Amino acid sequence: MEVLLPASRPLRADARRNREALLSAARQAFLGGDTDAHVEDIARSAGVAVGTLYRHFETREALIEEVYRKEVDDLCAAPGVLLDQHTPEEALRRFLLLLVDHAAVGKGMSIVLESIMATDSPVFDDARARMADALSLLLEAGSAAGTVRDDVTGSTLLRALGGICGMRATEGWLVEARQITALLFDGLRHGAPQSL
Amino acid sequence: MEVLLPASRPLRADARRNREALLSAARQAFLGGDTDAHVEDIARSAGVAVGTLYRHFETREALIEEVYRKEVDDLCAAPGVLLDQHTPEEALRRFLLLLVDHAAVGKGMSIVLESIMATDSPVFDDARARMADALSLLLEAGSAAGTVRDDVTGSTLLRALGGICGMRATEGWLVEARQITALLFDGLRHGAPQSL
DNA sequence: CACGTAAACGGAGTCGGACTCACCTTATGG
DNA sequence: CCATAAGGTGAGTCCGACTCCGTTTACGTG
Repeated sequence: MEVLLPASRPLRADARRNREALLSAARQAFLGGDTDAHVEDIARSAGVAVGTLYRHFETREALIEEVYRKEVDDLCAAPGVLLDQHTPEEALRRFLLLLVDHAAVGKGMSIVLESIMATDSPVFDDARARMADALSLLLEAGSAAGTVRDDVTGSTLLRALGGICGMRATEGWLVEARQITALLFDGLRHGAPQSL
Repeated sequence: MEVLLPASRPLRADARRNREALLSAARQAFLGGDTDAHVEDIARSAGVAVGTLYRHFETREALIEEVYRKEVDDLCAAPGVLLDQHTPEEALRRFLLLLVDHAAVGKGMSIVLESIMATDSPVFDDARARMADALSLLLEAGSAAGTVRDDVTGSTLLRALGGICGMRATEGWLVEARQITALLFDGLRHGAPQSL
């Protein structure tokens, strides 16, 4: 663990190129499902040596985190868009399903979403907070419109969604995932019998 | 990875004693939250050497699995008892909460429950299947009584519960966990608005 | 109660994989 | 075109899971 490149002063051309290459190689490996790809292999397939990898990323974990940040960004931008186009209730429903579809894209993606949602790993603190905010936005819009319960927080719902992403690779998992999502959605709607 | 002790012929007295000691030491470590306790340490605190540990357990993972099997057994026995004492709907509600409380007992326990519920690790295939069966029992009783949806399987619900156990150690997590559980329960009850 | 022997034990050693560091290479601004 | 700081390299370190074989011990038998 060594002093990293300072974020100040723009990167030298070759450094930026290598950084891209590393991220792209890692992306390919992780999204492809090889979640315990070796750093040596990632470095080699990016055409650099491990030392270079460690010049750009504190640890193997940090590299993984970086790879997935963009995916999470996309996801977090969705609620705003959905709320513009639909009722809060429908926006919520669509966002939950969007999450499921995202998890379907690649084994790696679902593992990460799971990590974000279902663990306390400090690596994902940031992503977790942003996802919780995204969900809060939807829940608040819904409860303001009176169609969604107002006693559930974004972070609560986030946790509840965690299990969904662990389902990858099970026979017919997409069907199950959508079902769980619907289950949660129904529990969230105003008018459900409340046991709380 | 070496040929293990054959299960035939009862263990020699000292071997059985050491096996118990190892399980007990591992239990203490894992349930106490140190989920990446080193095999060396576990062996030492059991008063044996690593070689002995590996004579009894194929891998570190196998040892962990063994430690938690008993916990899972207890949990899986609960639905039968609950169904004797309560309506199916109430039995289901209580079982879900029991799961939460179990996760509350120790950090290690919740990590394992999470592993069982939210991953595909073959290590937990058996435990996962038994948990799913336990949940199916409850769901079927409920749908037979007409108070619970009949379109949700035990394994679906199991997945949905996975996220709950990832919440350990968050401020006020028990409250959140109970809330998610209630959310799911409400979605499961017959009479909820169904979006499926 | 020896004593033979199969069972069990110990722990130094191997192996694999993440991470480091001392030295070499090269982009870049003056 | 040169100086120099930024960047790259990869053999080597470290650490932890797992193995191997020489030693010790439980226990059935004469």
